[in-house]
Amino acid sequence: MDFTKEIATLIYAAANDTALSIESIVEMIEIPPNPEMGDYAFPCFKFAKAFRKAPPIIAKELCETINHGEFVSDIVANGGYINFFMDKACFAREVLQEIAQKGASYGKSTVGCGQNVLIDYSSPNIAKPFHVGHLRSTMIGNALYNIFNFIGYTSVGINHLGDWGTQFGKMIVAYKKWGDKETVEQEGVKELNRLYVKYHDAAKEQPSMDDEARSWFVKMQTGDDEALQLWKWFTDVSMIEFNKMYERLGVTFDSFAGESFYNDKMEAVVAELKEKHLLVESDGAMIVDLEKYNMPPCLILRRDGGTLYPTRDIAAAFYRKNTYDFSKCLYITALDQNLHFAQWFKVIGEMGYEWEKDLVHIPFGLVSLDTGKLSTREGNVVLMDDLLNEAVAKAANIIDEKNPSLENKQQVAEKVGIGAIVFNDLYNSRIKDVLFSMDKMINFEGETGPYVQYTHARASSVLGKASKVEGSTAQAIDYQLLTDESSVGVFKLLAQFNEKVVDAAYKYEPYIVTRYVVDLAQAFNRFYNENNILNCGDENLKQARLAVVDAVKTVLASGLTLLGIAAPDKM
RNA sequence: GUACCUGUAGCUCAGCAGGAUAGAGCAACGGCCUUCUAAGCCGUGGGUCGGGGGUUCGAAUCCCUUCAGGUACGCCA
Repeated sequence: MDFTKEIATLIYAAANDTALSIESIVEMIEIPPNPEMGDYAFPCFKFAKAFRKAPPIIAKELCETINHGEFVSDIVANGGYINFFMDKACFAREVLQEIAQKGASYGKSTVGCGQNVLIDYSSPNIAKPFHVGHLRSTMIGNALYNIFNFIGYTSVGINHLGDWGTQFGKMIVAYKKWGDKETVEQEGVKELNRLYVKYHDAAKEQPSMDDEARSWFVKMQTGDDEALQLWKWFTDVSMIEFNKMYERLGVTFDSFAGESFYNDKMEAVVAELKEKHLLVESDGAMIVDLEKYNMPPCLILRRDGGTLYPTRDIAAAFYRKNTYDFSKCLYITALDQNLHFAQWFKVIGEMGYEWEKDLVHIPFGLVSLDTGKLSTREGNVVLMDDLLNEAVAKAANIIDEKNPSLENKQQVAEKVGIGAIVFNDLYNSRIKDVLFSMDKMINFEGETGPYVQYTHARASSVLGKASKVEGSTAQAIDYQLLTDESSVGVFKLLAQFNEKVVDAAYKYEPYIVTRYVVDLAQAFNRFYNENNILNCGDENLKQARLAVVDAVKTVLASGLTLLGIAAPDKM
């Protein structure tokens, strides 16, 4: 039930104004800052000019002509606003019945039906460790993937792996000089990264190594067996570890087509650019001029003819458009790549493709450590494994202290510890810079992942105890018993779920779901503290309140799932 | 130099396709467990929304300007 639309329809019928539509009224409807003022409000200020009347007079006159309909108990003019009071029992019934009936599907919609949304996220570099710098792209992308699916789109998750380039030439040189098979197999990425760092130190003294590295990369490009075998092996070793991390984080992809995949697809892009007379020579390199957009030129080919980052992204965009016919293609990367995306998006436009408008860069703020910028090469990183392990260890300690008899302690600690980190990552607008803080990330109190999980576990616990005692007695619920302020507060939030998810998708902002889930948890905890459920002494009241608990549990679980966070029943 | 991002309570941030007294968490202080998980709940204090102009019946929200912090600007990705 969409109450906003219900009210808009009532207003529309009363207003009798051809300039208005139900949709435009829906957009004008607000929720008053204070529930005592009403449940929904319609501001009349905008009509002052057209009607040549003061807003309070318009509100008063219109107010008297609006039909109450099925769900509205009272309509009051207040200043320039018309305030609507819902019939609380009806409201409770509509919300609870819909959630009980739809379960985990509650809040879903079909607004994106038949449309593919591609999401390019995570995209780590092979042979480099997975560290906190990769967390944001991975989790924002994952959450958007879930959110778009939830409102009817078909999400396609793409991990555009950094699996090609001169750095592999360097890796081969380093491996042949200092590496051995056993250590790499045992230590994995850690050893590969050690070799890579060692290479850079050595190359400072001995620049001839760079020539060697370049020639190995040329061998890779020309299909040399030894070079390709080593490259493939480095990739496999890295992927084993990345996949473990993705499994731990609960993140999946539909495609791992990375840089190497587009190797043979760039030539066609260069040819098309030439054919369309967009390619211009400049200082020996080939560029697309973007002067008219007030942007620096986009580099397509190096002086030596080699391709560049934009060349590959353009080739990938064509491949994706042809393969998936996306209605949107999202790139989840840090804000510092803003110009890069703006430039090559324009190149697509210059080539005459209208789907330039469907390419969207979704930037997020920079992550830094208190010791400065993140840098794998300089060793200024916090590894994801270390971060997750620390969070899980803390969760395990708290469980030992608060709930020592809990079964499956370790599994629950894993869910709670990782949940805390993911939640923290999705708590603010993407664009905010982040100064990494271990203490903050593994905080379990206040507006945190564990807080919401805990609320969910509480709800589960009450439901479990209720069904143990008497099983499900499917009796009719008396919704008149659920008209107290804390219950209504819960229903209002439950009714907003779909709207919030759509807003999150529209703005590409998972935090809207994160904050929603916190608000719902807060409203429920208030309800829980004010109303005794199992021992309230009245069977009808108990059944009614259990229905609230059940609905909240369902929606909290849905919300957490959208964010990529587990919702344990006990903790 | 040019462009982009950010600036709201001591800290971290919501609120910004304009609307009713600017909200939350943390931190501080004070209450609440013989009853459903206290990872919780309730309460108190704390803000010239970076500064200055403008548009408007109305501006944290839109426009201009200015200051501060961050980032990017050709052969890495």
